[in-house]
Amino acid sequence: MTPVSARPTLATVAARAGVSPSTASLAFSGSPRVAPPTRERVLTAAAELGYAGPDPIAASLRRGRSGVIGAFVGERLLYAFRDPVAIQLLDGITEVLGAHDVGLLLLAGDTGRPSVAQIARIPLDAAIFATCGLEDDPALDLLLARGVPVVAVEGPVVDGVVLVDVDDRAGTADLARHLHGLGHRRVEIVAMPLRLDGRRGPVDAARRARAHYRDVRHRLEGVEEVFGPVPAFETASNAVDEGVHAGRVLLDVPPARRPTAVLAQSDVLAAGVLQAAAQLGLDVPGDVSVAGFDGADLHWLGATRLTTVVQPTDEKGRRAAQAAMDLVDGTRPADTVLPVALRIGTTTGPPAR
Amino acid sequence: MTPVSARPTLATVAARAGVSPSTASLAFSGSPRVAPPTRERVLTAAAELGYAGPDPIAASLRRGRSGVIGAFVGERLLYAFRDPVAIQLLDGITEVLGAHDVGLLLLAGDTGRPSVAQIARIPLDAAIFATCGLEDDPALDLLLARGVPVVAVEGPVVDGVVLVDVDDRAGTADLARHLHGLGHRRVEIVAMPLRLDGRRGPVDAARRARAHYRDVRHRLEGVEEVFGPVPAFETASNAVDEGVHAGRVLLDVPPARRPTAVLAQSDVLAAGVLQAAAQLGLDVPGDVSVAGFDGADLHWLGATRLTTVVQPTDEKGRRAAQAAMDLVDGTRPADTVLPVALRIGTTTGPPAR
DNA sequence: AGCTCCCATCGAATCGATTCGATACGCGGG
DNA sequence: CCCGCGTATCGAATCGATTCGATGGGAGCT
Repeated sequence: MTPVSARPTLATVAARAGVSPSTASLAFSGSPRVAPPTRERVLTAAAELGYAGPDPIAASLRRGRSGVIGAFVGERLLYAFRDPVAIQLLDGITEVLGAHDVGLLLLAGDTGRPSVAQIARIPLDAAIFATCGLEDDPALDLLLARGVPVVAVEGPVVDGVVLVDVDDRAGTADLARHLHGLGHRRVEIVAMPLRLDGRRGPVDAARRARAHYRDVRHRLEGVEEVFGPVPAFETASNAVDEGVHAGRVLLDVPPARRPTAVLAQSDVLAAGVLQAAAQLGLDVPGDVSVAGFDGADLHWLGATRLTTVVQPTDEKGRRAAQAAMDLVDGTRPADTVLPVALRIGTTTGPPAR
Repeated sequence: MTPVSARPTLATVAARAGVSPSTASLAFSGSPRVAPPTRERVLTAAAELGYAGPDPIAASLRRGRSGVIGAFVGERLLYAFRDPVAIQLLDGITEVLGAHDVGLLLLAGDTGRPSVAQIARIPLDAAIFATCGLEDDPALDLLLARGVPVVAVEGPVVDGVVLVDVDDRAGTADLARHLHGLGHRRVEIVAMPLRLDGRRGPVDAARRARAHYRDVRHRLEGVEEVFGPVPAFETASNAVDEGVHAGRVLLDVPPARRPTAVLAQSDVLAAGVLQAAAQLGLDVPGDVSVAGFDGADLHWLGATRLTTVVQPTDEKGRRAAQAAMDLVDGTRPADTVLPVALRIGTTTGPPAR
């Protein structure tokens, strides 16, 4: 009669243990309101029936939360995770979420399929925009319409979204001052993508006006705070080979037109520029100084210590996750701006001549 | 009277549109059984009320599935994602899941906190063991007890778990034959961790008997198929610096005792061995041949073309995801073994003398 | 011995949507 | 003119657990 395949429910277990479903529920949740012998009886009955605990879906419905928090990363995973900063950020996020037994769901901006359909179908308690700050993202609209709390790391800046930010502008300005102090006057920037349309090349005013990403904008502004207008070369993605490409474009020119310092907007791009310099037989920092941003752990740089602006990436992740947890709990944390610190390495020095 | 904050439900919308909740549900699911004008009326009412669509949690309960599939990666994210193969695998997985509007939840074997508590709380339709094949993982037991379908990539091999495998052994044997054919007789192996206990050093029989990972075992066996017993040096994690360390241990010895070829069990480790060789002033493949496994995209290798065994990592991910989807749909796909291909690069050649 | 208080357990409502079988209505054919 | 059939909509059961307020019984105190 009773089909073997039918998975037992809490009610089944309760019946076998001779208690009401409510008591069985209390027993499983470890409430002190249930007497130890009773709990024992329930647990035994469960074991006998092969019941592994309350169904998470049903519990989610009743509790009103699913225990899942979504993290949006731009592009597809394959590219997003080439970026060590993205990984470290996610690591910081999981650290906090894991401590709350909350899971992290990855939402990749898979160009092919908008993740909007996923959001409509997947139960999310909150969402973190980890590496993609688009104010006009349709996914963002949907989340807000649904009343799903949203945390944004470095943007988008929208009403009702908690912002976890880093002082990109001040950090880059510090770095720029360092280079200015060394005597550099002809510097150029290797910029991360202003939008994800695969474009690369010099950044003009029109392009800049259509920039998507706050951090990129702020890192441009920080340099200009010190040097005034500075030529910037945009890369198609934040990857080493893009840095190499940009580096060759900027450095493979007659020495008179060559910048004495290149500020890359990320350590990954800086690593590429270093490679380009090496390929062109240029000495760093003798012929050209190179600086990055992030303070990432680039094991493949070897002994070279890159001059960079260190941002607390893992702390950023932890803050974002904590903010998300707070929002789920109904409190609204304040926006945060984390400080950064200039770290001078061996890749910057006084300009030649 | 009506609190503004109360989010409208399907019933509210239905009432406003003058239809029953069932019809409203049909309208949202896009069923052809509802007349277009009616659907229109429902959608309008929803828009007016700020209703963004059916609650995913409630829908999950009724449907019996949550639209979330969990992927287990060993260690914590920060280390797991240093491995380009893991990332590519995950990318393949998301490609398929995304096409089905299913989300990928990351479960990291955060040593501190077992993910068991997460599994108990998070609604999962299926789970994929992506990079950690432990037969005795308590998480695995819990999933099976819950009746959650499980797919294992390269293990664990357990009843009721669908296996997506790669022919590690045959691939490594091919590679070994290549080296044997070149004349190598004194080869050594740089092995990936046999278990995740941070140990590194020579592998002895006792250690080997306690090996956790099938792929590691198979890659050892493939070499032995050709060369017989071969010394192996175990690394603490699959990372470049571990490869460097192992490389120095194996290569920084008197030439007479130095292996003429080093087989690393992954491209990442091989990259480390190449670095070690360079540091020691050894020519590759003049003084020592180096080979890897994976066919990974290691941008930081530069022009060096590593001899390796190419495995279809993205296809492995897609297969695993497809298997998971099939299981969710109630069909049980067969186990798979994917083929690999030897790719000869510039890092192997005949031994000196 | 009687009264009170407290602790363990229970009942019942609720979370919000989905889905199947039933119903009502309108139209065409005999 | 009536019957039958098809289509659009509706009712009600169901998914499985949680939780709050209520109840009953036993222990402690006077």
